[in-house]
Amino acid sequence: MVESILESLKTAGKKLTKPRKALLEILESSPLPITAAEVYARLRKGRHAIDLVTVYRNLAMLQELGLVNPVGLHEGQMRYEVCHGREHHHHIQCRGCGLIVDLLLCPIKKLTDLVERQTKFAIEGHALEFVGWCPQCR
Amino acid sequence: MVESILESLKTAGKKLTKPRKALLEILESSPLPITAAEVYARLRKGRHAIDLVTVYRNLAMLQELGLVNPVGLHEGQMRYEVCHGREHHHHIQCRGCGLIVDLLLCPIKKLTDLVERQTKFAIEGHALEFVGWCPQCR
DNA sequence: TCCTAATTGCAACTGAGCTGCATTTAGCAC
DNA sequence: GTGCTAAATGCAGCTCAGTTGCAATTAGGA
Ligand SMILES: [Mn+2]
Ligand SMILES: [Mn+2]
Ligand SMILES: [Zn+2]
Ligand SMILES: [Zn+2]
Repeated sequence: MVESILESLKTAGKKLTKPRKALLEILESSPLPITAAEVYARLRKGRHAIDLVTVYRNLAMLQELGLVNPVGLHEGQMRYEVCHGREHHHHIQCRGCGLIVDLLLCPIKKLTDLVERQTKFAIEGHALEFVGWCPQCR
Repeated sequence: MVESILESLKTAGKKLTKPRKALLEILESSPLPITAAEVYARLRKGRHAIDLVTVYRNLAMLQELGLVNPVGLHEGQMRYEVCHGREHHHHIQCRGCGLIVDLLLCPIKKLTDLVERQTKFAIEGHALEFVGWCPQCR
């Protein structure tokens, strides 16, 4: 369990309950963004069964604290990945098999200033996802 | 009613029914992406009431034919905008008031080759949206 | 150990979007 | 124009992700 996450939780007055701890461990051990249902399923298998609604509530809370990153791949459910120790990055998903791959790049950072000047918005974030066909499915 | 849309429909063996025509007119007159529910609401007001399920089915079909573009702003429902006569572009939405603005740019085109080389995927498309705070809300 | 705010689980709910099916309609052939 | 048929529609009921209300439980500081 990463120290910085524990600290953020404490600062925000959040308790480290057993369900929450189990959920965080699942999230941290997942290299790719996973859905609430997947978190739930893994917890059941691992004898740490917690309610699905608790999964949802915790994911929402962690997102609020900026500890997990929501990834909306427009293909079913929302997915989440922990932020800590991972560079800001984006994803590509295969239309055939659903395979998700991390893209270790972000072409948007440099663009933010331009968009802010153009729109007068204060930009808070962006979402960028690619879809395509993986080597097996193409 | 744009000619090229009618042509595409005909080619695909689709009929130009009254509900479909009314829906297309709403879509074409909307400068920004709108939701199925919004399309439905405007149709009701305009004395062209059609069923909401017909709206969904038509939007799905038009998307399949590549005539409308789905825009997932992760803030509620899916939105749609007609493609014809509009350059490929992206959007920014305000977290405060929900205002959506067209961004007449796409920084991704140049990147596609790089991502394809990196991942061996055949890239079919991408989604890019910004969130932030508009001048009124910031 | 005690206390209280935070958290949980359960059950019931919401809301977007989809499916099955009987009825209607566009558009083509005659 | 009439008749025909595949496409499309409306209705009702469904699915599935995610949320809400609430009583019972628990973490963790005093
Ligand atoms: Mn990732
Ligand atoms: Mn647009
Ligand atoms: Zn980025
Ligand atoms: Zn683009």
